[in-house]
Amino acid sequence: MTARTPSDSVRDIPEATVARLPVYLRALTTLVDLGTTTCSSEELAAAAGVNSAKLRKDLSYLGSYGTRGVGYDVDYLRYQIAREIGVTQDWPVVIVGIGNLGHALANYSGFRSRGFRVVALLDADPQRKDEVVAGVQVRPFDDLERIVKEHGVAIGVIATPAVAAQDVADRMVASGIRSILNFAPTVLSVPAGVDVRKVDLSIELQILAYHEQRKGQETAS
Amino acid sequence: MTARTPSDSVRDIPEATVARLPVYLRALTTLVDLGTTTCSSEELAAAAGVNSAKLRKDLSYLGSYGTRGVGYDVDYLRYQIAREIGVTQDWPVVIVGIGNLGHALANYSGFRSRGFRVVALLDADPQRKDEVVAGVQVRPFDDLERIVKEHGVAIGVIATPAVAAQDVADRMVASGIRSILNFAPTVLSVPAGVDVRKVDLSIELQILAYHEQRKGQETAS
DNA sequence: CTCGGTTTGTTCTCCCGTTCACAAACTCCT
DNA sequence: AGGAGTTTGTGAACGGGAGAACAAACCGAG
Repeated sequence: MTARTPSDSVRDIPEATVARLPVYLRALTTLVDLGTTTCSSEELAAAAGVNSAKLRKDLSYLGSYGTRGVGYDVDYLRYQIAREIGVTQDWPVVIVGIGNLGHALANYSGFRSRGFRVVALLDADPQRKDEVVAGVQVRPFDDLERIVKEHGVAIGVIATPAVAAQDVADRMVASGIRSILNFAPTVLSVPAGVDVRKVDLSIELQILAYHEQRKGQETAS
Repeated sequence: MTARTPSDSVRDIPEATVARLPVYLRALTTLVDLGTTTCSSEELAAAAGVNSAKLRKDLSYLGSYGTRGVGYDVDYLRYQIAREIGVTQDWPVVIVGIGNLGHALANYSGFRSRGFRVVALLDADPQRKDEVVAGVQVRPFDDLERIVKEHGVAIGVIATPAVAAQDVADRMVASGIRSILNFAPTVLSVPAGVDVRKVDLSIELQILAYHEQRKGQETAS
C-alpha cells in the first residue's frame, strides 16, 4: 500500500472499520429521516446489522462522540462520520463504458446524494456520442484526459467489457486518476499509489451457489 | 450461521477461501482460452492477483490437484474448482426489480456462462408486464411463488428500491428461496438458514473516497 | 448530595486468515 | 541410476479483527 511517513499522524482506522462506516452513515441517515434525535449503540447496531460492541469499537476510532448513559446524537454523529469518510466534500467522478451497467450507474441516485457528482460519461463507441444519460452527454473516450484535468477528477469508474478494462485503467492512471472502481471482471494492474476496488456481480452469486450446494448436501446426509 | 451436525463430514473450506475460488475459476478460464495447458501456482496467482502461498493453501483445501515440480493442469483444476463451487450444475435464478440495474443484471452474460439461468424477471409495476428483457418476459411480482415452485428456484436477486427490498425478501423466503443477493441499499433481516449477500455500489465509492481524502492530507503535510 | 440505573469506551482473550519457510515429490539431464 | 533444479503442500509464526466483559461516566430521582 501507500507508504506512511512518521509525521503522518492522521488517526489510523482499520480497514474493516472503514468498510463499515458507510453502513453506519446510511443507518444514521435513515434514523434522521425518521425524526430520531438520539440513539444507543444497541439501536444503531441493529439498524446497521452489526454487533453493538463492534459498532462502539469502530466509532471509538473516530473519537468520543457519544455520551455515557445517554447514547449518540444522531445528527452530530452522522456529520462526524461523513466528514471522516470525506463525503462532506464534492467528488467529481467519470464513468467509462455506457452499456447496461454504465446506464444503471449513471442513473443511480445513491451517488449524487453522497457527494459524488458524475461529471462525464465516456464510451469508445462513437455512435453513442449523441446520447444523453441522466442529464449528462456521452463523450468520446479520448476526452478523458481533458475532462480529468478540467474538473480535477480523482475517481474513475470502469463499466466496460473485460477486454477493454486494462486499457481504460492505464489511460485513467496516465490522466491523473488515483482511485478506480472496477466493475469489469478482470484483475487490473496499476502502479503503487493507485487504489482499485472491484465489484464482481457473478462472484457474489457463485459464493451463494457454493453455500446453497452445501445446504442441499446437509439435508441429504 | 447454519448449524453443523457432527455427521456433516463435508470438507470445511474457510469463508475467505470460498470468496476467492470464483476469482481462480475466472483466471483459469482465461488461461484455457489462451491455450495454456499447465501453469504454476506463481503464474496462476499473478493472473488472479493474489499471493502464491495463499493460492496454494486455498487449493489445498480442495485436495491435491497439482503435481510437484510441474504445476497444475489448467483444465483439470478448473473443473475441480467449478465442481466445488457448484457451477457445474444449473442454478435457476429470479430477478426482482427491473429498473436500470435489473436490466443490467438480466443482460449480464457472466451469469449464464457460469451456470446461472435467469428463469424470470419480476416487477411490481404492472406497466412493465409486456416488456421483454434479454429474451425473458417481465412478469408481475405476484407470480413469484408459482415460478419458484415450478422451476425449483433457490437463489433470488433483489434489484428494487430500498423501501421495497424487505417485503421482497420476505416473499422470497416464504416462497422457499434460501439464498438472496441484495443490491438494494438496506439491511435485510431474514430467518436463520437463509443466506444474504449484499452488493452496495455507493459504499465501494465511499471507501475509495476515504482513502483518496487521506492521500490528499498526506501530500499536504 | 447520594445512589441506582444506563450506556459508552476500552481492555483482554480468542479465532481466523495471511505469510514465511521448508520438506516432500516430481522432471529432466547426464 | 543419480543428482540438480522446480514446484507443490503444509507446519508454524504472526498480525488483525471479533466478541465478551467491565470500569468509567453520565442522568435522574429522592
